[in-house]
Amino acid sequence: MFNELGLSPKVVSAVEAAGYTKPTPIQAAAIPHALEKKDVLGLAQTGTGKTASFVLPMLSLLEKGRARARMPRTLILEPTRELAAQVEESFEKYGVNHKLTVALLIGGVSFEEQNRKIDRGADVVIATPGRLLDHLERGKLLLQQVEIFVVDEADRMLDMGFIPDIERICKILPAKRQTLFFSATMPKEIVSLVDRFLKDPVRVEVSPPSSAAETVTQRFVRSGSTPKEKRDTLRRLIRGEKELSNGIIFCNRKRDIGTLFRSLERHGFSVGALHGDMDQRTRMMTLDSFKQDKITLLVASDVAARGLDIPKVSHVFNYDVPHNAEDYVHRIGRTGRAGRSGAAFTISTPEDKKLVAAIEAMLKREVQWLDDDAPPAAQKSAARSGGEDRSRPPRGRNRGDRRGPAEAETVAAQAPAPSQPQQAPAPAPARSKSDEAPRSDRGSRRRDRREPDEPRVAFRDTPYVPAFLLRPLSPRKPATTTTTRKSTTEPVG
DNA sequence: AAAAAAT
Repeated sequence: MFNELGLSPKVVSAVEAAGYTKPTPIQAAAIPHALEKKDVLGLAQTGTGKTASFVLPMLSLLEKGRARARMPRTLILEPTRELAAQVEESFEKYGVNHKLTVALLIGGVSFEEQNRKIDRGADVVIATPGRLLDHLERGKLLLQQVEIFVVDEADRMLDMGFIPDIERICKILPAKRQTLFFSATMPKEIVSLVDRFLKDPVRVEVSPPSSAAETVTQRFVRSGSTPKEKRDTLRRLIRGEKELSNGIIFCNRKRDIGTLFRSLERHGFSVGALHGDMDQRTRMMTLDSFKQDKITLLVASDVAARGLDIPKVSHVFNYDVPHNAEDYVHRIGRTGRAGRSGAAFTISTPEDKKLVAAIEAMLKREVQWLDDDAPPAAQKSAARSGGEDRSRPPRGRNRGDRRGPAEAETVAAQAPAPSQPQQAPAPAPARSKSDEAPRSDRGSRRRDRREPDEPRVAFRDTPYVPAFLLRPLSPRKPATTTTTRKSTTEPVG
């Protein structure tokens, strides 16, 4: 029980109010040590309750003392803006009984609000490295009063090249501090960081990273190489999955995301798009819609591969085989969370042979191909439709059978528009330049469009799309040709 | 063959 971990009554009551009774293994293991002000090295992935394992003890410890202007008492580093925002939400949820100032310092949004919070005296600063350093360089933020320093998703920070930034930040922080350090894996660069910046850490390990995959049914799916063939394969897979409640579709390239997003939208799917070149507000809105089940599918880059805490993803579709075998594990780790079963499909073209081999090498076993084994629903439908799905009824009509019984009541409870209960609207498509369809695809788009009777219009005017989302963000720019903004410092050769 | 993060 949470009240046995040594957390303060305020924290315990907030946790209970949030509906939690039993700590997860990482929480049970890490919280008592964190409360004793020990350094903690936590080996765990998201979905294990990792965030609460540092947020709850931090709230307890912060009850003593007060923040001074520009001198935060705690600092949390996150690799992506979404993760940082998620941690802020966690402080809001568990900190309802506290009067704490929490500042979220991430890029892509204005400095004003951030500066105000810092000046007021932030108890908690949650930041991505770039924006944090920006504040530091402007002299707006002083770190000498930091009592607790949290590094989350350290291995991902490594992948993203943030290690030098973390080292810089560590050197500014007071030596007398508590460090809570989380990483799903321990490559040697991370071990070195831990050795240098943690003091006698208590090592808390929940589950080896590979075990995340065990509740997930993984299938590889052969497909032709052209985008059209891949999109056909994907639609067939999605339509064949009767138990699909929601799913993430991963693309390797940002520029493919917009194309695929629009294609799915045209085919009547409830879909959103998420990648790092989209403006921050749209990113947040889209993620929110997905979490709240307002959209069923999310076409995303690897920005969504790790860490995002979306508790209920039933399916992962890899539209592309990921470049790194490790990314594969992270992507499929978005489903099958918290003991739930999940399904992951990876669309693979003949050109992807080497990447598949790399994944097999890492998994230490062969992957299973959809057409080689006992048929999940998708295979049957693939066989039936002979690779073309034109004859199928338009989606959005056959709703009743799409979800398993477990989800049925949730759906009913939140269905706002009787005519289209599950077909919630997609948020406004991202308007960033990378979302423009490549010219080569324009032709095939037109052909896709030929599907005769799509229900799209029906959910265009459903009531719960905030009106501002449908307005353009800024005056229309002339057709973007981005090749002109090349830097003058480009080296020769 | 990529993505992410400061402007």
